[in-house]
Amino acid sequence: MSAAEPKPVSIFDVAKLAGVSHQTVSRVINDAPMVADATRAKVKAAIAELGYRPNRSARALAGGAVRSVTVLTTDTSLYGTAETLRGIEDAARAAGFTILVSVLDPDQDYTEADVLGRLPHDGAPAIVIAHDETTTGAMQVLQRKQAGATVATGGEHLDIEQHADDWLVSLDDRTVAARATRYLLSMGHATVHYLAIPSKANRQAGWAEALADAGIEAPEVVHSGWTVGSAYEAALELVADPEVTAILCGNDDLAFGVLYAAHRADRSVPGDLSVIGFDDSPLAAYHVPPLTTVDLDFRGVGRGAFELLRQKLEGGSHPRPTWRSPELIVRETSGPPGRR
Amino acid sequence: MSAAEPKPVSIFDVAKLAGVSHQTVSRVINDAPMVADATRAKVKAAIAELGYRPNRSARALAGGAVRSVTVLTTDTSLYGTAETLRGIEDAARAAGFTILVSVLDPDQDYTEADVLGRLPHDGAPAIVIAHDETTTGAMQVLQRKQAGATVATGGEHLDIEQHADDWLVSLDDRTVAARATRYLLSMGHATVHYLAIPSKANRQAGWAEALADAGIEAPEVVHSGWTVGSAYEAALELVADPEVTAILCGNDDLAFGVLYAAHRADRSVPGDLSVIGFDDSPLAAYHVPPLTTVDLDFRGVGRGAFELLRQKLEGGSHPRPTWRSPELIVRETSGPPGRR
DNA sequence: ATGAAAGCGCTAACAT
DNA sequence: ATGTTAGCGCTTTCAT
Repeated sequence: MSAAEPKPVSIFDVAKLAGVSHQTVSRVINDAPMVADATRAKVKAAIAELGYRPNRSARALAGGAVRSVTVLTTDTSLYGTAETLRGIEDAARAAGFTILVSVLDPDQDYTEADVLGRLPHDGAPAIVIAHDETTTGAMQVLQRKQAGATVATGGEHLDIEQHADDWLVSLDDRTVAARATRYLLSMGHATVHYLAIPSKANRQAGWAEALADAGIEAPEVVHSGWTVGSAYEAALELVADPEVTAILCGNDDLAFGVLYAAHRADRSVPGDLSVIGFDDSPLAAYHVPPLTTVDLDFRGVGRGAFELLRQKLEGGSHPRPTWRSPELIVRETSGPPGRR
Repeated sequence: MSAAEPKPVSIFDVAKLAGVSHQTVSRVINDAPMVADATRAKVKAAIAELGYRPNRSARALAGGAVRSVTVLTTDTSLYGTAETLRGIEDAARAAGFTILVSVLDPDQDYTEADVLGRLPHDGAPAIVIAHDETTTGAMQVLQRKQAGATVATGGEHLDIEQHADDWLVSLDDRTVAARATRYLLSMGHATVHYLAIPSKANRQAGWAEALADAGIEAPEVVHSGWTVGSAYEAALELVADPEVTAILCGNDDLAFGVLYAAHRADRSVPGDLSVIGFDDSPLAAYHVPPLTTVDLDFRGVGRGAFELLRQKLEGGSHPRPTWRSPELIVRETSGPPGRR
């Protein structure tokens, strides 16, 4: 079917050509000190001539620095997950790390062994993007079994302990959810409804908290799936009710579904209905009308997670990673009620 | 900082506990024949008791079946790429394969060695999601160096040879682009403009072809970046021109940008302006108004790419993978011109 | 059906 | 500054 692939060149081939021992070659490719400049040059020339590239498996097996990170997640196509992954990738690429992605099935139960089996070997560095129960479970397993090589982002469904700083990178979406709710209340809305994505309990908690603070009984939460379509379906009843004047949505996609439902129900936005999302996804600013939403720096979180992991692995203090705090961005889908 | 991680259990530990040689353990974990049922059971019990999991690096090094695929791409957050990746993941997960993702920088030039260096070892199985020049280049390198272990999806900028079937999985977006253009022409539009994404030459070629067939001189192509924002900017001039009544866009995101630009310019859709996208992204059906677009089965292509690779690797004929052909989905952003 | 020996390509520890 | 010797954990031979 295809040309025979020649036997790959090994460290010994390079050594022979350069007239040194294989160990010296190893030193050169690992930038070890204690190599004479002339020797180094000879070896490098041989490497170039032969097109030698080290075998990662052999390296890992021999106990060399791994330079790879396994990312555990359930869905690489959700906006938040995809952006976080991007952030991890960016940072990992810059640091010369390889990324392994292991996708878990959200509908499946995983034993401890299943989770550990996703790593290339015991104790391999891992980042969990924890946005649901499955990934949160995986995070807990790894945290328990190999805390020194594990970092997570997100971390819902979790009573976060005081000292999770050294392994959990997350956004304070709870506080900003409360802020968004208060903003709507301050515009004069009698109450705010919440359309929930599966998981992301923090946002819901922030919303509930703000209502409680205002002495308002929280309306029943409406549950949606992750897709725009499911949000549309879920919102049909809500938008048909003229008493409903403000809806906080678990993310932008849901908000788009609500907006479409409102359009179909002939309710004007924001005149009849205010809608707020989460994510500030690329489309939000260019929607008609532009969506009021919350900027969530998932990419920064991804970068931060990688940097944190690297610090645990290599010790030493690289600059402490930073990222933007969540921020409410008021655009044109929110305003005072009853301007029909 | 964390509990000491105990030394991982190896095949020898299992062997000792089960009272057999390590080789027999190897046979059991590889489902080799020639193992007595009783022995097999003993070994399996020992594995369970010890929580043994094979070390992938050791396996790979010893020449065992690799069961991993490296995916090369430039941007995991673009819709088409993300969906293709998802398709690959789905199929790989079902087959028990591990996914390595290697992200290339679209702004960088890669030598042959750079590309090969992205693989864990020489000859490692790879899938290239080729949507731009960088990835197309990588595809060509791997195709040349290790055709037997390489498959690609997409493949723009490429004079596709006759017999690429056994390594290239792609969608015929060129034909459907022509079809979309003809559809607009048939509605009475004098011409159709094209807003191009970077790359995806096929779509542009289909558009040009349809215009040429109709004896219409193609208007100048307008170029956009990948983001909605860049499309908005790029479309400003186009939507300001009342002579422009139909715009075919390189993908849905660009179409959304154009729609927003049209809205700001007070041009009604589809009354004043028809807009068509590509992708049928999740939002398309729920946009206001719902977007006319082309269904592109990227996820199916991803699955197909993986299956094709597996066939090359393992021989034997698994069922030939299939996926949906591109299809024009007429919704509400397109119609006859001049209905203002 | 099972075991023993050899070696995959590399790095670590110990030479010199 | 460089070379030599052992493995890392596993899968191939090739025995038995």
